Amino acid sequence: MTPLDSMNPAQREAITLSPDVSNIKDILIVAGAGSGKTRVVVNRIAYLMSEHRVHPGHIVGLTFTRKAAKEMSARLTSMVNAGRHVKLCTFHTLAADLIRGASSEHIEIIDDTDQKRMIKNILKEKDLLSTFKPKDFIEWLSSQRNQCIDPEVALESDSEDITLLRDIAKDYRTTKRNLGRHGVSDFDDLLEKAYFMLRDNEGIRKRIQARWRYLFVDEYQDTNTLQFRFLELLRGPRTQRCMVGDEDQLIYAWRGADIGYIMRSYFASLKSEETHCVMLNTNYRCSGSILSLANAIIAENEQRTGKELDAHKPKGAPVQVCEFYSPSEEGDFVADWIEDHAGRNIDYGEMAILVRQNRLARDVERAMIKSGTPYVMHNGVAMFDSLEVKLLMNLLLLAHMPSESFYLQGVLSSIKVGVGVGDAGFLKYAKEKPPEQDWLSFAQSHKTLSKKSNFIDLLHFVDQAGEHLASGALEIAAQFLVREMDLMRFFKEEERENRSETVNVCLQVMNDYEHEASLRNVKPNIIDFQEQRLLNDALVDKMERGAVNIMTVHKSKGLEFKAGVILGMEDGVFPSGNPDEFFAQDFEEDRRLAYVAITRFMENLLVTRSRNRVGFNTMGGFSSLLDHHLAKLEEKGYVALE
DNA sequence: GCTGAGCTGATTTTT
DNA sequence: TCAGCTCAGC
Repeated sequence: MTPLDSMNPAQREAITLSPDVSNIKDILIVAGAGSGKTRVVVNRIAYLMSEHRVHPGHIVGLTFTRKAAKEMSARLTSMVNAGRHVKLCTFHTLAADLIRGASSEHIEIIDDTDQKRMIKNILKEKDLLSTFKPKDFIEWLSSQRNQCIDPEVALESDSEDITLLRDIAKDYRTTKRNLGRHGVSDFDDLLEKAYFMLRDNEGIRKRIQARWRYLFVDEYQDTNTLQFRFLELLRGPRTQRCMVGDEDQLIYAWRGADIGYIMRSYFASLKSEETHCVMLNTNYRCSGSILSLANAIIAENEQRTGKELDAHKPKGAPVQVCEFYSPSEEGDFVADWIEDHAGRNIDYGEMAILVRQNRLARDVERAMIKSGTPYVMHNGVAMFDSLEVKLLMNLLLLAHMPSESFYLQGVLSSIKVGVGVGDAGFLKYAKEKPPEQDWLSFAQSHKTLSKKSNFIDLLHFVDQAGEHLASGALEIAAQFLVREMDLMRFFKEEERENRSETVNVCLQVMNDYEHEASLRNVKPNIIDFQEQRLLNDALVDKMERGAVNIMTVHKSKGLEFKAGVILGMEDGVFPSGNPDEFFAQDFEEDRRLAYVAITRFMENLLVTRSRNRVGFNTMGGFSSLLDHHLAKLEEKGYVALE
């Protein structure tokens, strides 16, 4: 445990607050950027265990990302060995555990790609593809469900479009129920099902509530209605809840995060003794200049607690603000700036270039190549979303469920074996095939399909892979498909090397999984593997040492860098939207986003803007988020305009 | 069924 | 600017 006297008074208070729930029901830790939030949470958990003899099995900590859960767990375990037994996981993982605890069955989870494909099928079937894009429907549905609104219940105010969306939602639910061995769940289903289970089943609810005596919630400001209600049901009369968050760092309102929840807790703490609020106001990360800029911007927001962060570090170098005529000029300058700082003994890996949108990085990327500056783009597709791994997963899922058309469709959509995915081909056969019959025997006895030798071969390979799967040899089955089918031949020559590398990593992950499954006494199987990799297996993003990190502001949340650039600070880009309509726009979230971006940096920060940017309406000028602060900040030496 | 030319319409992303 | 899609032609 970190000694308490190395903490500031607020941190110490948060760590040592009374664990007696009759004293304090809720703890709200409002933790500003760089104020040592994780350190405080982890130390409080350790403190509860060591000073108050709280059993680790009575503590649960919920995060929004697998990475955060993993990090917290690692830090806790390095402090107290018994920390291993504290449950630190994502909302979704806990939800899945609760569901499994009640039914003991594997949960078949479909990922985003499969969800999108399923919805596309439904839209096509209903001839609505020209009316709604799959993405639009997915966003609508998810936002309804995250607000705990039943998407299928008609309202009087429904427009024609909404009525259609409700119909699609019904079909989607039916389709999920009919897929797989016992139906499949999407990510929202996990939370929703766990929530309904706790809400409607008093016995289960009481048991769960009695189990968790200390409930921690990380990034509380990101809570949506469904998560909020889920948290309410998780806590029993004897549970003390500790919520940690920062309203100024809420950047996911567009995804349903509701700032009202953290604000309500804050106001409750002003009125009642039951909720205790601790403010962590000292920023240990940023130079005084950097923090002054961040503070000036965020102070304009209405929806906040009104805290102001104090810089622990001295003023340091002023934030440089530069304007350019074109993105290519901007890119060149940024590359030079990075090289200049690399020359001042800052490692490339300790620097970052943050952008509002991925496509803004293009010109800077060109400039970096030109100057030979090493960089990593963090916009990449996660390994399990890559085409080659999706193909392999679909093949294995088909091998596991040989009669299932959905996964075969997934396979056919990425490789060509003489049967296309269109109405004239695959869809027609899928309708002819009896639902219970496996595809191999159906195709072999079908007069046209039986002549499509590539297709039949494919099904033979899948069939044989299925035998390996049945004996629990997941990696062998996958390896068999890769080698015997010569999977790589389906990809373009120039892509093969990369894709083959991804597949090898995937095989390694499967191998690790098999070991891990045997430790859990689970016979390795593809459904469980899918669950593990989607919910529990944090793929650590490769923060390469020795390369500048280029990423979006959203991706940068929670990270820190010694020096770097926020690029494209202009109206129409950051804040985004159409400058002509700014009069009606709410800038609170854009300010928070700027605040998050600026507070990532410790020592040196460059903010840039380009006048002409093709594809954007940049008529507005320099970002109105900071424009009017610049003169005053320059006067005080916090900012240097160049 | 597959391929390439031409059109369209654009944040941010985790589980 | 480009990815992702449609549609005509093989």
